[in-house]
Amino acid sequence: MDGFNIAIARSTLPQVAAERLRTLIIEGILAPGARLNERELSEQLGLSRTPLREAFRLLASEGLLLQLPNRGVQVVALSREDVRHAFEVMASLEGLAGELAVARVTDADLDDLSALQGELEKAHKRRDLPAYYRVNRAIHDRLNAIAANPVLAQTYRTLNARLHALRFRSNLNGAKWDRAVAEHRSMLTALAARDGAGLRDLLVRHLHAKLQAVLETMKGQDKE
Amino acid sequence: MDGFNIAIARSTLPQVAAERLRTLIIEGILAPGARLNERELSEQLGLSRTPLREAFRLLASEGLLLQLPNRGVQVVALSREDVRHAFEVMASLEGLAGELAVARVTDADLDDLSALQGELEKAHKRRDLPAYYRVNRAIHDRLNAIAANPVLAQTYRTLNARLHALRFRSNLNGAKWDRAVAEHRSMLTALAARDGAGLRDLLVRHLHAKLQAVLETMKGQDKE
DNA sequence: GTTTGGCATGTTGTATACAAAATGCAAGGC
DNA sequence: GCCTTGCATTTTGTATACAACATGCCAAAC
Repeated sequence: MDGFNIAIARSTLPQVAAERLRTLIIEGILAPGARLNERELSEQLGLSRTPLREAFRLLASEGLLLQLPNRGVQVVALSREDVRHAFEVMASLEGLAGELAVARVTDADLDDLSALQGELEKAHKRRDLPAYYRVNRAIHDRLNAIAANPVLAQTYRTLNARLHALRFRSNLNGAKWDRAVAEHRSMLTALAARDGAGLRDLLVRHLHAKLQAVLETMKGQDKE
Repeated sequence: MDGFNIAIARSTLPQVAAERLRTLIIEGILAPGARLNERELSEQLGLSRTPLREAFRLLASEGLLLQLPNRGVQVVALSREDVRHAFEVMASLEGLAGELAVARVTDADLDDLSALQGELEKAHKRRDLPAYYRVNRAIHDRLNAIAANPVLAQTYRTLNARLHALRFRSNLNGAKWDRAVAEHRSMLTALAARDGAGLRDLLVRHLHAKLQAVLETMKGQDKE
C-alpha cells in the first residue's frame, strides 16, 4: 500500500448537480442569459430544490451563473470585454506556470510531454478534433503539475471554466490549427531549454490566438 | 440621474451569514482547523441551517472553509507551503495589475494616489496601524481600479481573503514598516513614470516582503 | 388612452421534518 | 487488556412546508 490511495471518493447531490449543470451550460443547452427556474430544473434533474440551490452557489462562485436575490439565477453571458479581461488574467497565470515549470521540470517530464506532443500531432494529422482537445488538455494539465502550485492550478481552472463553453463553440480551422500545433512544439522546445522567458512569451501568444478565435465567434457582442 | 446608481442593494441570509463568518475566521474566533457544527452555529447566528449551509458553500469557494462530505466543514488551516503558493500567484496578479495600470493611468489618478500616499505617510508617522492598513487597502484598490480588469480584481480579492486572517495577525514592526512605506513611494514614482516593468518588480518585491512577514508568524508549521 | 391599485399566481428564500451517515460508548469475545 | 460488534445519539444531507417577494392581469379612476 505504498502511497496507494484507496479512499472512496465521496460526493453530494449539490456537487453532482453542479457537474451536470456545468455540462449543460458548456453545451449551450442552458443558453447564456437564460434564467433558470428552480422548480422545473429540480424536477428535470430528479432532486429537491435544496441541493439544487447549493449547486447554484457552486456554479455562481465559478462565474458560470449569476445569482440575483429574489429574482433567481441566470446563466452568465460573457461580453467580448469580459472575455478579454479573463484572457488577460489567464495569460498572466499561464506565463507564471511556464516559468515555474522551467524551474522544476525533470527529464521524465520532458519525455512524457514529448509523447503527448506526438499524440497531439497525430490527432492533428488525422483531423481528429476531439482527440486533439483531449491531448491539448493533458499537456496543459501536465505543465501545471510540473509548476506544482495548486493555488495556481485551481485559479486557472476556475477562470478557464467560464470560457469553456465559448471555446467549445469556436472551432479551429486549418491554418489556425496548424499554427497551434507548431506553437505547442515550440513550447516544448523552450521548456526543454529551460528558457523561462521564452516559454512565457509562447504561452501568452498561444493564449492570445485562442482569444482571437473566441472573439471571432462572438462578433457583434461588443458593449462599445 | 447621470450614471447615478440608485438601485437598492439586495442581500440574502447566506450572504449576510458568510460575511459574519468571514469576520469570525479573520479574527481567529473560528480557529484554523476547527470543525463547524451547523446546529450550534445556526442557533448562535439566529437563523436556520439552510442559509447557513449556503453560506458555507460561499466560503468554501473562497478557500476559507473546507467541505468534507458527511463530515461537515472545517476552517482552512494554511500551511507555509499553501501561503507560498498563494503569494506566488498573487505576485503575478499584482504585477499584471501594475502593468495594466501603467497603460491606463491618468493625471487625475496620480493626484489621487499622491494624496493617498501622503495619508499613508502620516499614518506611519503617527504609528497609527489601523489607519495605515485602511489607506494601504485604498491604494491597492485604486491601483486595481486603474487596471480596469474586473476579473483580475475579483481573482485577487478571492486569493487575498484566504490570507487576510494571517496578515491580520502579522503586525509590521519598525524597520519593516519603514521599508513598506518607502516601497509605496517608489511604486507611485514608477507609475508616474509609466514604467511598467519597474512597477511590476516593485509590486512583486513588496508582496514578497509581506510573504516573509506572514511566514515569520507561522514558524514551525512547515510540512517538510 | 394611460395610470394606478388590487388580487391571484408563480417563484424564491427560509424553516422544519425526515433520512442517511458518522461518532461514541458499552458489552462481549478472545 | 485489546479488539470487535451492536446500539444509541449526534450530525449532515435532502425533501417538504411555509413565508416573502415578484410578476402579470384586470378593473377602476383620471
